[in-house]
Amino acid sequence: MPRLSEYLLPTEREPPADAEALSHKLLVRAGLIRQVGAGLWTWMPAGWRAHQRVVQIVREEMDAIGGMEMLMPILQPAELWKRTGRYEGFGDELFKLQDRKQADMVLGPTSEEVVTTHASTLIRSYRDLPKILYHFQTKERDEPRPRAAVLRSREFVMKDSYSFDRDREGLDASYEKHARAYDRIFDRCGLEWYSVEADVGAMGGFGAHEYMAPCPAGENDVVLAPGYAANLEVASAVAQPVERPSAGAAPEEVATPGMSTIAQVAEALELPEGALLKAYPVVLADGAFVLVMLRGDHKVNDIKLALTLKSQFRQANAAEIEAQLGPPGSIGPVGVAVRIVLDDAVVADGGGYVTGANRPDLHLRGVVPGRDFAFERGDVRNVVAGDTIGGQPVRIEPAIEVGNIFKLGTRYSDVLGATYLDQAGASQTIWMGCYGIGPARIAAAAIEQFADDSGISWPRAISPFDIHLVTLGKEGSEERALADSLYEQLQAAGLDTLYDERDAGPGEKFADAELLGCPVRVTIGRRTLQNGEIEVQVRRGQDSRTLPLEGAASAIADLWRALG
RNA sequence: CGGGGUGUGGCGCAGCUUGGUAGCGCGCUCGCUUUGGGAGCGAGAGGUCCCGGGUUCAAAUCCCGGCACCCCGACCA
Repeated sequence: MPRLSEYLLPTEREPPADAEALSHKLLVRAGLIRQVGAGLWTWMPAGWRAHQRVVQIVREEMDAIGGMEMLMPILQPAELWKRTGRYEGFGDELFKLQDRKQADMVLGPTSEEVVTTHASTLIRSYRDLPKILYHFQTKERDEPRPRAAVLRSREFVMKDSYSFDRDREGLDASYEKHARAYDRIFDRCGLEWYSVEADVGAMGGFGAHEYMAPCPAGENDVVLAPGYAANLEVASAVAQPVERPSAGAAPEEVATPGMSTIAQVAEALELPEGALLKAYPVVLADGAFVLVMLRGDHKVNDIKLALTLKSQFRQANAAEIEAQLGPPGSIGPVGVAVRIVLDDAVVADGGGYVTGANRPDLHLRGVVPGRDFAFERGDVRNVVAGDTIGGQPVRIEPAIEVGNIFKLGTRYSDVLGATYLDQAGASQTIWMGCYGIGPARIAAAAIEQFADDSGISWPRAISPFDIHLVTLGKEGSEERALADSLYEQLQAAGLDTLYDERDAGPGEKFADAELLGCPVRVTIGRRTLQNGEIEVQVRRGQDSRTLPLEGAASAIADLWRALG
């Protein structure tokens, strides 16, 4: 629709000096976003068109499962958050402020409190259930570290929906509806994606999935194996065994002067790091001390450890370690009277391990779990590449979380009094689910996944424009007149067309077109016009072909539709 | 919150070590030429050198204190 000479598309030849992520560089270079402050971005006209195309797809699919779009406020009374415990529980990410009467307010990072409050007064009977309510609303989160432009910002638009059901079975059904709607949304947006099992986290809950778009800038690590996909936070796999020296009759001391890291000890003893056991001392919520032991080449997974311990915990400090085990520096499990959790990847047979000796500059060699110390089992480590699932090696790749679905249960309805009367006239608690999608992340993920050296290559469905029409003719020339005419015809054919009729050279126009990344570029210039033809380039792959000028608009429309 | 880095016209940067009238490329304006891959020539406009204080005859430059932004990590419905 717009003529580029009249439009605001501030493209840049060079990316911002401090940009790291590809989508960050290209969003700025292509004139789609501009920065206002840390984690604060303005969507420029063309960028907002792409964003809103994603929004419209989400809207259509939410409506298709019976969702009802509404709008709840960003500014929310702190009172609601105090009632759910999240005024403190949400942490520093929650923007807090006061109104002119000094009443505490928050800027909503999400809307469970508000929507559940409505449900508590508006839903009274089992006849009122189920319901799915949603909105697109700006979310405010004071992120500790915003990064990569719109991938993690402090203010962003989110589609959040909430389901209300009579019981657990109803929730399961609403959850399934969302899962199917999400499948369609991400397919329609043209993303590469998959859904993974997710941590139910601090919110509690009865199940959760995350929708992941794999790309290098992704902040999540996803563990993949045939038939398996899970967030690293919750993934489990079988570790590869490591070669270990055989154990003697009892652990023997080895001098390790000045060595405090796994790497130092492993190198000095000429053993793989996996032949060592590292200690991770923690203190539980009730004050109990637990020593977690795992292979030296593995890392503790705090989420899985909390599940194993069935308690929140924190790392023990030096004083606590000293009180339980003696001087820190060489912590080990032998001869100490503390609860020990041993990671599943540590096997009892097949040789001895090296552990700390609880004395400075000393380790123990030939330590055998069970024989030399008592333990409980637990799967408390991060999966690593090379582990196997069902005999197949796993792959770990970064991905952007573009959506999630979450079975809340009754956590919010309980505290906010969202109940209904069942058929027997008895009061029941409403079962809830919540479901999020970030349109900006979808747009950024699409850029990450499909960009090439020339710039962005939008999936057809979410491109700012369908067609990028370039005329190389000056005002008054034949090619300019034909381009003007084709511009009208393309719009009449229902194609959103950006018309570059600027007084600029061909190189600049082509470079901008490829940077912006609309799926089809149409060029009208003297060279092909001599044969009565125009040039058409499909952005993805940059294949060019010519089409007869006669009937060009409908041929272009056919081509565009065929891109799928 | 720990570590590292950067603030100089719209964008990218030099100048700072060794204080002395603020520069380069791109972009922008005007004129002429040019028009299938970021064009040429000529003439211009545009800067509280992040902020505050200090030292000095003199500070973009040295000193002190702030602020902002970025990257890595921690953190993260």
